[in-house]
Amino acid sequence: MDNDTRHVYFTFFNEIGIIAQLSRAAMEARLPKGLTLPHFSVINHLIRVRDGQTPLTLARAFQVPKTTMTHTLSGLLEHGLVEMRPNPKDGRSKTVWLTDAGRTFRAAAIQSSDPDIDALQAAFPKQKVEQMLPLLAEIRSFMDAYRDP
Amino acid sequence: MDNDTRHVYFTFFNEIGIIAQLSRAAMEARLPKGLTLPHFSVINHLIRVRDGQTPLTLARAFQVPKTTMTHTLSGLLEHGLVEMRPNPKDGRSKTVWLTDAGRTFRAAAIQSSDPDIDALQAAFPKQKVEQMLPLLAEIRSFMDAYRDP
DNA sequence: TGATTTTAGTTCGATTTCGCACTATTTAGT
DNA sequence: ACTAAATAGTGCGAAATCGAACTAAAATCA
Repeated sequence: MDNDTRHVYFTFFNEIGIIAQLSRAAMEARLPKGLTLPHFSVINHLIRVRDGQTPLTLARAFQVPKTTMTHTLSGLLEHGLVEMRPNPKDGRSKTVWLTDAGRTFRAAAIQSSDPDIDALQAAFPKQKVEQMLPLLAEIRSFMDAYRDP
Repeated sequence: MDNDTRHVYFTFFNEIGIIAQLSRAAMEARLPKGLTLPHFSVINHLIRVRDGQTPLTLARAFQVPKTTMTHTLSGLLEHGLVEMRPNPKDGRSKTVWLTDAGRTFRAAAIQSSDPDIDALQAAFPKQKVEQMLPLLAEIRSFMDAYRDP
């Protein structure tokens, strides 16, 4: 493989990694003490996608190991942002449900990020960012399918 | 702020975060035991940008805390991939220099990723990815400047 | 139907990440 | 020139992340 090709893809992932680092730091600076981006992301996911998901589907959605998700969920439990119930479809499994505190937390977190989103939008208008989304989603989906089982 | 706007930017960062997670896992699966993406990234940076940088500039480049970079560098030292020398311009500081082993490691790591890059390129041709780079670099640069000191 | 294989979530321990605090050095202000 | 403030890198401890191993339940196979 030629070095120019490698450079393009390595640069892409390098930028992605740094933006991920920066956005995580920015988001976490706005969250209440003890709550991190993974906490927010799970709550947001339960609202946007579907409440009552299993730990495994959540771990898969975020591409983290099961144990990482177990840890994240236990943090959410401690803060009373979710509750866990048995999974009626699978005796080994549980389902994760939002509490009112969870919904309130998410609304506050999003609102607290408004200044950051405002600043970002001033420099990168919504349409510009939005036009990247399909390709990013495709890349993410491709890599998700590509990874080892 | 309207929810549609929020959704665009939150979705963008969500995709970024997951792609970062996936690419990190893929890369680390190819690296020798004990070496992680941050190790590779520092070596790659020293080659692509400039050898002999200070821990602080490296931490800034990757948007990680100084202590994280200290830890990463100590791993590189242990593996003999870099060496540290005093910084002639600043008595508090050091400079990080590649060893031959470091250069060899980087070349091997890049080559070992070729199958992954091949697969990715088949689905997302180089030009398509390359056209995203300027905007990603701008977003990264903007967020870098925007963050608290 | 029973045996075998696979799997969901957790425990455990190791590693990585990160904030706080520190020392020695540098920079900025008077 | 001297003092005060800021800073580079590190030690320390806590939290987050992650792989290995495990148990109980589900899925698959004969």
